[in-house]
Amino acid sequence: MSLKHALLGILTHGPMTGYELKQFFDSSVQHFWNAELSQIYPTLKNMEELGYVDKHVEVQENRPNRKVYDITDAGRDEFARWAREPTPPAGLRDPFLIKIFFGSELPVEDVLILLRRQKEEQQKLLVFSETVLRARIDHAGHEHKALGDATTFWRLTLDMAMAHRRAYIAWCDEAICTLESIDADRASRSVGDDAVDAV
Amino acid sequence: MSLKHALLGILTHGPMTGYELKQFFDSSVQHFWNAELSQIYPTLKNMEELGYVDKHVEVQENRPNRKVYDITDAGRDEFARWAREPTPPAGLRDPFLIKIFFGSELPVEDVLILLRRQKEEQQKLLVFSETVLRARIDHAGHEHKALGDATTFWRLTLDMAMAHRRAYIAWCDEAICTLESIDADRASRSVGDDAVDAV
DNA sequence: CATCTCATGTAATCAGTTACATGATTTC
DNA sequence: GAAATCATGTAACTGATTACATGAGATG
Repeated sequence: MSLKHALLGILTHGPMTGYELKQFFDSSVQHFWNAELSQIYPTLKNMEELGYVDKHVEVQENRPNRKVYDITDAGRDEFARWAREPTPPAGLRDPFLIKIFFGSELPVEDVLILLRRQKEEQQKLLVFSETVLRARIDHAGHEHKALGDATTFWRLTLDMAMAHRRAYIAWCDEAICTLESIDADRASRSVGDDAVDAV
Repeated sequence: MSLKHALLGILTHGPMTGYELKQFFDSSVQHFWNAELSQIYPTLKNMEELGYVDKHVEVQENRPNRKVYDITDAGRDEFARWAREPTPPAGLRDPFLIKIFFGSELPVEDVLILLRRQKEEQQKLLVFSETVLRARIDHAGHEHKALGDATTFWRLTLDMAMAHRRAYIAWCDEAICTLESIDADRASRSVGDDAVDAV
């Protein structure tokens, strides 16, 4: 489970509650990972049982007590062990490619619609990365000078996310081109009807 | 569940058993999807209940009977509906990027090791795609001329997989460069000791 | 004699999403 | 008055992996 290790990684920056961890997720690793509170809470409980974190409760009125988690030495060890461990490349697992794979079952025009829409969505994500996410990292770098050297790595992960989106967009363009020329071929052939029986 | 629709897609080429579907997976969409038999069998059962496939049993001796599945009109409709439906871009969900994100918690040299290994793995996958998978598609195109137009789409998905691997490798190179220069900075600074307190 | 292919599955577990439940405080 | 923020969780379900179970026949 990578979530456990991602949480340990965040907790090396300082103690946090589950709620705050979720906020950190949403504002920093959003472009390549995500976790819901309903997954974070039980995971923290499990990590406590494993001795990776300590919990101390801040009593509050009118709302649930804050449970602040702090990483232990065992947690630090486990994080370091995991981080150094080789990582098999992640698979693509992209449902969109399944659709394209079976593209011959659909009218070419429908596949083109899929590709054009996908390209747009990817472009939106790219723009978001290039503006909002990039700004967020720059901002964090200025705010907390202590993190100055961490932001180098944050920037690297953002670069990968952007490279992926750019590659996807370029591929969509190529695919659209390929299919448009096939479509044009068909159209011209049916205009020339069965007069020309081209190769 | 995309598996259901992937299976429907394959079954448009003709009736098959669960075992054969698994083989098709392993030899064709392997680079962006995967499924175990233990997931395929229950899924086929479910698809039969939904009326997307028909089953007919070929009795065999000395081994389990073959259960051959054939797509129904309802199955074809469902596949077409799903295929035309918009597809939100798949997330990256890459555990390797979590490690890089927390790179400041490790010695730079260790992060470099991670990156170099990841690059190698990605290169292996790229070479495999460029040779074995590409050849497999070419071969299928020559064998069954009827599939000739399907292979265009198979090639497109392979192009995306290769584009992804290439982008990953290029990013690894950049990241290695960035970190090596940081490392060099540190080394030269500690050689010059506290004599120079560079910016 | 070992391993691979054919051919089916079940059970347990892990990882992740969605829905449900509570409820005060602050902001628009 | 509605919605967002703070703060916790549980339960149900979906999707996917790993382990277990069976067993003949072919290939090396």
